[in-house]
Amino acid sequence: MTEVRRGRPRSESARLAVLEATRDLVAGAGYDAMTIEAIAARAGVGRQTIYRWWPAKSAIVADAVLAGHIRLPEVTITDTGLLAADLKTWIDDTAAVLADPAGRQLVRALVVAASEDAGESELLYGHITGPYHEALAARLELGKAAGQLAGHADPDAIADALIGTSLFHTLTRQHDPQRLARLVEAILPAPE
Amino acid sequence: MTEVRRGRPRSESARLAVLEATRDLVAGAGYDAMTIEAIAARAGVGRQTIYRWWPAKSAIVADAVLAGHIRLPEVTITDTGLLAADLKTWIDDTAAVLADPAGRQLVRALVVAASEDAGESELLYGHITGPYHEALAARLELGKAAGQLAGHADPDAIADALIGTSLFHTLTRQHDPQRLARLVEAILPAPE
Amino acid sequence: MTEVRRGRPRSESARLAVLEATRDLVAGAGYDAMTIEAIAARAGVGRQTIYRWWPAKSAIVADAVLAGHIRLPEVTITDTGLLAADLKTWIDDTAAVLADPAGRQLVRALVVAASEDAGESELLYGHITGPYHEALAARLELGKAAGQLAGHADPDAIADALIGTSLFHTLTRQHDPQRLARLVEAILPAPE
Amino acid sequence: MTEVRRGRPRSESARLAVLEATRDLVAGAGYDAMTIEAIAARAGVGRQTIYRWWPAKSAIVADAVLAGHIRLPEVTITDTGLLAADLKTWIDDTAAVLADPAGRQLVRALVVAASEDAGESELLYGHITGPYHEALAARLELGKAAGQLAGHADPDAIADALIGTSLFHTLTRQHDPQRLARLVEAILPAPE
DNA sequence: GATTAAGCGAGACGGTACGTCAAGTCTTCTC
DNA sequence: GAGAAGACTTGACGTACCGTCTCGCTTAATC
Repeated sequence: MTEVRRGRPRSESARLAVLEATRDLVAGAGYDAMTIEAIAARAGVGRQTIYRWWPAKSAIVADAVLAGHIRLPEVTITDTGLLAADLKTWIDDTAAVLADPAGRQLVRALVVAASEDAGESELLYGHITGPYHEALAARLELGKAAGQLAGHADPDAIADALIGTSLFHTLTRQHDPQRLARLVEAILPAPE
Repeated sequence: MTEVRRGRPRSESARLAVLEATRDLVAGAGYDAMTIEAIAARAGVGRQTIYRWWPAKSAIVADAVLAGHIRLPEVTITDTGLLAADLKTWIDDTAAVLADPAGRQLVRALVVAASEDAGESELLYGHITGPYHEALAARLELGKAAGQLAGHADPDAIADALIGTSLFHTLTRQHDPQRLARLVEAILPAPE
Repeated sequence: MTEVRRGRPRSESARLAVLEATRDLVAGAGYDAMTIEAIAARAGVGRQTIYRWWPAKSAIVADAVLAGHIRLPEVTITDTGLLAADLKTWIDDTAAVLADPAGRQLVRALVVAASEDAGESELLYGHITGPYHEALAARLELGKAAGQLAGHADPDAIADALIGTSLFHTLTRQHDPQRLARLVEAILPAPE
Repeated sequence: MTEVRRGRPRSESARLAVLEATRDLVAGAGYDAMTIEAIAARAGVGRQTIYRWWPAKSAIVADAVLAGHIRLPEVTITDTGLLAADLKTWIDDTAAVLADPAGRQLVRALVVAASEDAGESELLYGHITGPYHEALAARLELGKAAGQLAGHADPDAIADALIGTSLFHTLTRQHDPQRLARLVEAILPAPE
């Protein structure tokens, strides 16, 4: 029962060009400094084509994120059997990503984009922080089963805190993985 | 020794009018939608007067924060002798502040302002989150002394995590004090 | 051969509205007091549209003159067969035009516009004083052929002098057609 | 019965500095491009001092002209006994003055200043063109007495025409002394 | 000699217009 | 009918000057 489309179909190449131009510009100048005019110019696309398909600048960014053109580097969490060591590794890996100015720039741009657009906000955060959360929570759950985490500790809450605190440090431009490591120490049972 | 002041002195009333207009507009329309033109108009001030004293929109906001015209409601932490209960109260109080749309709007505006201006960023966060951090860390230290917090737990790291996670929830528009409460449970020793 | 026109074509109505608004304002407040902002407002046109097509205020005035929106009233010179009488009539007619405050205002505005813009200057004067010059010189030539003007007298030089002197009187705000008439008497052979 | 002046008397040096700065700037950038701010800066004078003593930019220029700080080079007319030759010399000398770009610039600036200010206009023209007019008219009168000019010719009208036509040529940026010479030929009796 | 009154340079004030940039819309031709 | 191009109105940008105002500092005449 799909409606019959008449006329020229949407150009996939234009769509891709816009998303890629957005990816490049957002990482370059930042979200605020990026103009729709510049996106159109870099994509070699008419301005109207953008306005036809996206309602706002934040929506283009959101689309680029959902379509996978904008993505933060993956940070996998290892499973050596030792939760404390694995979390320490995760913290270091995350810190490495956020040590890169381009990484921090991207994080800030996404935060600004999301804060501008209530509708896209949850979708955006879900897509960006979701994978980090899933992986962390799963590893914590395993550690809990292995008795390396107190029984009353909530893996979701802890994953949230690790991500939230990382974000907080990025936004405040404090790059201090030690502090995050000390949070983990406070959460894990004291080594005897 | 003091330099001789020449020319008409800066108008304190104009300065105040600008900061108050900024406070009103940032809470109203948000940071991005606020224009310098609108600030000048609402303050009854010439546009040039703003450009003479502040280099950018973010600097006006920063100044308004530092001068105390823009401030988040104070959240004091009680000391009933029971750390767990006091933290629970703090979480609820903080959640109440962030439940108010104006409070969330203000937080997002400040995050955007800070992310636009590397220079002011630390100053800004220090002024806004600093008091929360001090109070929290002090209470945690007391609790630690009272044996209600593990000896190896770092009050600063925990305070950071509570604030960072609150901010994260605000930005992602997840208003869920329960999750924060569960973080506290994970950090505090299990109640017997 | 003609280049392919792409994009939306220039709006003829906007062009006309600008030239007409310029005509009205130049005759009203004068050249200096006329702002581009006011032209745009009166024409109901975006300011950018003016800047897109004209490089300067003087160019708009020049364009309005060349396009015939700004014009001095025509002064035709009669041919009754008597050169002296015809010149006298011309002087009176010209004086009548310059007796009107709007006419003098317009002359001064055009002089200021032309003096601001070396490039347009000749074009402008040619368009404004040209017709006066042609008509006068032609009539003088006829009179010369009829023996009413000395054989060595140069019609072009005399036409120039009549126009130049009229302009001089207008600029100096001396409105004295008699003096111009006496110039003609000095040029024509003494009546016997 | 002059009123007794109290307080600090007007600074003559400031007055002179303003007039000289005006002279320099008017010859440099032209009347329109000259700002009161620039006059004050170049004169090393407070802006208020200018506003205290002169009501408008045109009044400063007028004052500078009247006080002799701005003046066109003098053109004297010789008396060799031959009117035709003397007028030819005058035309050449005048043309030389107007051949200098600075001279033309100054003439245009004064015309614009005068056209802006109805009140000062006559005073200004009187001071600038007056001396030229007096000298020319006197020489023409002598020539007339010597029979080198028709008896019905009006020296004032002719002087006016020579000056007016010179001005006209300057404003239209036609620098053509020949044409002025031909006007003289038309006025003087044909050489036999 | 102290006081008073005005002029002085300096520079901030509320404004207006400048010329530019980008927003989002509209109108043309081309694919 | 989508797309590239580019003109349209709108409105904010940051700057330059406007003419006014307020500082502290002269510089006289008056007390």
